[in-house]
Amino acid sequence: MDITREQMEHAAKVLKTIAHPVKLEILKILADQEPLDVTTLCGHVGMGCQISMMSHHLAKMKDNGVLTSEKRGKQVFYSIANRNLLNIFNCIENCGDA
Amino acid sequence: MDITREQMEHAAKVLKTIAHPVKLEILKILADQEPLDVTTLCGHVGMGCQISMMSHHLAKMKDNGVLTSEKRGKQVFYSIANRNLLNIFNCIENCGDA
DNA sequence: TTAATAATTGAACATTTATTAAATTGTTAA
DNA sequence: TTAACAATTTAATAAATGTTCAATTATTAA
Repeated sequence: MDITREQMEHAAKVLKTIAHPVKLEILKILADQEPLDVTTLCGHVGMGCQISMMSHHLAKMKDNGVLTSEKRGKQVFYSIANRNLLNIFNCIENCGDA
Repeated sequence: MDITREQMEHAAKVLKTIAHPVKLEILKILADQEPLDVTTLCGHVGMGCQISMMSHHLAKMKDNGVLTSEKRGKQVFYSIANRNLLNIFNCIENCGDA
């Protein structure tokens, strides 16, 4: 029940990292189909996704420990670092009109 | 299981609103003791809380539907609008090293 | 080696955010 | 009414964010 200051800072960092519609969509897509390369991921996201933008989003999520990546050939495949994070979606659904 | 684009936008907005160490701390404090006035809340938050800053944080959280407020005399008491949002703390604890 | 593909990087820019201080509003008590 | 207190508002500034484009790196195929 008790959460330390460090946990608070860390939680804020993680939440900040994913608090963006496209980033949440990336998480949702990877939740179903993992790992996925950048171009495919971009195709799964709503219209108008630019590879460069996707790469920036992915880089930030990786830097902040939300995603991991693995290079195979010329592609880079991204996965969710800790799938416990996906509980956030249950929370979001339950919070509905919060 | 399926989440619409609107839910995604809304979730991002809520997460963005609370993705800040002080704002998370406000939520945690209100979770235990609710409602609370601005000055008292400020005193419960780690050293160096300024009333003005607290008021800014509270206003934003209220604007985005996370908190509600009620005026009594010269004080304004804040509460959590939808306590389901507190599930986020379970999520945070479980995500631990995410 | 050269060309093509996949992805990252960096620069530029606009937008949003956090913080602080000073001024202001509203309420109660003297 | 005036003084004191609680809280909000405004303005100023610094810092972080999101987006796009152009340039670059790395890998594979011709």
